[in-house]
Amino acid sequence: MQALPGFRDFLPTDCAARNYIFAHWREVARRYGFVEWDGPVLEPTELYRKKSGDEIIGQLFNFTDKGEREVALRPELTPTLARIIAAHEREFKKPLKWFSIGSCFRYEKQQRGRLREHIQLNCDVIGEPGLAADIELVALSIDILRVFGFNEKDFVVRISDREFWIDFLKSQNVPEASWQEILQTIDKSEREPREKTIEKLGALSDPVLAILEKGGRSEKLEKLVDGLRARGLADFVDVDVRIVRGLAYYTGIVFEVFDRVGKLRAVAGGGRYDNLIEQLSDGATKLPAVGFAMGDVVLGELIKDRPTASQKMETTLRDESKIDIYVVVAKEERRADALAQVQQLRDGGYRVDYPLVPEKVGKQFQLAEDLGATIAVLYGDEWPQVKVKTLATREEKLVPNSDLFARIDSLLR
RNA sequence: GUGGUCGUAGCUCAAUGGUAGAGCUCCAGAUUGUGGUUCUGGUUGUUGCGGGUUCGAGUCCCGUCGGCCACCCCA
Repeated sequence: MQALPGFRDFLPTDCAARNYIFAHWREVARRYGFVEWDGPVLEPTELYRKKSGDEIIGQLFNFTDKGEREVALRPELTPTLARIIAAHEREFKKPLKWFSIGSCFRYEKQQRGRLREHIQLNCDVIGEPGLAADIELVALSIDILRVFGFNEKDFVVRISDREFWIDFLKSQNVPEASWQEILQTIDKSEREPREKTIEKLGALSDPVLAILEKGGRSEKLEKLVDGLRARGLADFVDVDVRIVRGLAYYTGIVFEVFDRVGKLRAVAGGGRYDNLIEQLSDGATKLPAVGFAMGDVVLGELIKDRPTASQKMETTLRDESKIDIYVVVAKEERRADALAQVQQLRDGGYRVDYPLVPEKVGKQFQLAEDLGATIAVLYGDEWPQVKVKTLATREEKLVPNSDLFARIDSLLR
């Protein structure tokens, strides 16, 4: 028996790596004043139908439950957030700065960097229509990557604006019904042959391709970059109107984060969705919002790919897995005395381990070494004195067991 | 979902159609209370699974499951 395709087992090493990512996500989100929320993994399929676009529906991990309800494992966190906000918005002062870390699912053939279950960080600012919120979120996404040890040579945030394209489509008198399709064609233009894009765009192909080649000009996007420049983060971003993003609910600024080499999938992506909360509340609540999501899988691959980031992670994980003290039971008749002090040391907050069954002293020291213990405390013939040994220097000192805490404290402080 | 490719010990990989192996890991030892090295010994396989061809299949053929890559799509 093994895990289902696209689902992962997390052995202790994997779990440590995952928690390393979570810890950094939380730390930076809190630096920015965001608070954490959570929601159900399973939602009514209806929550995603018509809100996110057809593409996402086709890849939902959905089924009918025993109560004949149509349900879906959440493919992303934003609809759940919008649903919660629509129901509880009066309980909070605006703007809300919320983040969440949770598993998301999709039913499709897995590939590198894309599994059926992955974990996303989602950060959103709700209730603030101004560009300041967009800038804050882009800055947050940059700072999150920076704490992992990445710099402007490792990744880039490509920023665009759907309003720029909407204005363009209006100026070309394109009927609103076909906007979504044209936006998707622009989104795909990078990955598709030029001829196919031209064919799809028809009469619009000349002006659109001209914009794609020369780059679009937008006062809003320039202001956004100015805002990031004021924070010293301008080198991390490129204005790039080719970015549109697949989800239907985006209404303004959209952005995606890529590795500079361009080998991996997008590390993060997001944008403004000013109508989604209104849609999900049937018009009862209208709140502008902007947010982004970052997945653990691609991020993990990027960390492995960059020596600076991977070494930083390795060092952290090695230090965190270490124990402080290994208790060596050299004489079994001292085991009870040793365990009494193990308990006290653990109560004192130290990480302490010892052999559950009688072992040779040599083997116990080997275990102490393997577990990364800083010091070993030996219980044997010297009782009521114990030997306290600093493993790195091999220095040993005999102390009365009543002085153990003072000795440990001076060594580990 | 479509196509290509691969699947041998816990891991990394060997084995012209002729008895399934190595390294690492793991476990146990190297005179009775001291660790990173070294040495010795040991465990582990229905060769992913199921059929077929053959005197004989890890090897060839078909199917199936799983991994990877591309397409699709990308939250």
